[in-house]
Amino acid sequence: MPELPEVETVVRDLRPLVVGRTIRAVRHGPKKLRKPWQAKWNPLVAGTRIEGIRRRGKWMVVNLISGRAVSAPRLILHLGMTGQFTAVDGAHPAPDHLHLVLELHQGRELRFRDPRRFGSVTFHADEAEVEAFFEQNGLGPEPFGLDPAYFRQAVRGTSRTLKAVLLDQRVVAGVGNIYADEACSLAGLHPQRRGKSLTPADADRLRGAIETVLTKAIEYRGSTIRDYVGGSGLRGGFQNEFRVYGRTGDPCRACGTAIACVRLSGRSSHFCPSCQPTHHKGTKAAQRTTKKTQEGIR
DNA sequence: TCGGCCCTGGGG
DNA sequence: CCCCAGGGCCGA
Repeated sequence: MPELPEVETVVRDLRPLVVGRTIRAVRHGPKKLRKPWQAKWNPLVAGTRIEGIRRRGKWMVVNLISGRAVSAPRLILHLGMTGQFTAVDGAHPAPDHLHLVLELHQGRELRFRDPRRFGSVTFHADEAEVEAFFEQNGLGPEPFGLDPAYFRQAVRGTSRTLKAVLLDQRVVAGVGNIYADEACSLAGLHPQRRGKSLTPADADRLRGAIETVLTKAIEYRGSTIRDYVGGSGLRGGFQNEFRVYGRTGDPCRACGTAIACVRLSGRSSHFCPSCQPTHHKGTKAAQRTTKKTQEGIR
């Protein structure tokens, strides 16, 4: 569920609410998350102060500082499909599927809940371990300010579909199913196009589209399809701005053609059949191919 | 490089 | 009842 804009929104919401606060106690639920929280971490986290919180791809990192031990441990979180990380008044009744509670000041709590349990919260001794974690993960660069040459090579150097490339966190970190479709739509490229079929200009346009759609989605505080809420419990608003995602059968906002949906990389992939043709028509070679195909059909 | 799987809940 | 869902990982 939560992709880069949603995770960024959570981080921005939580920052003023929790940075500088001391974690008085830690409680955890009985159910195992994808990477299980370990009880031995409780005493390592209790008593520390939250020094900062940041996003990396779809991951969050919480910087802790432990006064007398002079250590700077970290929490790495992932929201999976249905994860929520919120700062609330502890007087609020505990919801279902609550997995970790960090007790702060004056009854305030940082809560991690996740019905489907695809998410995780893990403890790491220091910043070096965080870097090693992302390194081992093969996590790719952030999508903002991407090197154009890098992106052209990453896309045009593969026979995979654009959908598969955009979902690959090693290529670009943070894009998921919604924003992959939206970026392809904005760039006028069919998600089933093979990376190697793109011209350098196509790749540049796609790179720009990724930045544009993610930036706009952050401004709207992310997209709420179902479970997602920001760090203060508010829903997102970008779902009302979707060009193609979840709009199967609805008219394309640009040309009126019905939005279509196919399965790519195991995910529903939405596109406008008219604005996002399967193969390019720009080059002479492509025009010849198109003509031949049409003659063949006749 | 793909499909299956990990989970729970909601909708048709 | 079935199918679907914003993610990632693992093995054929």
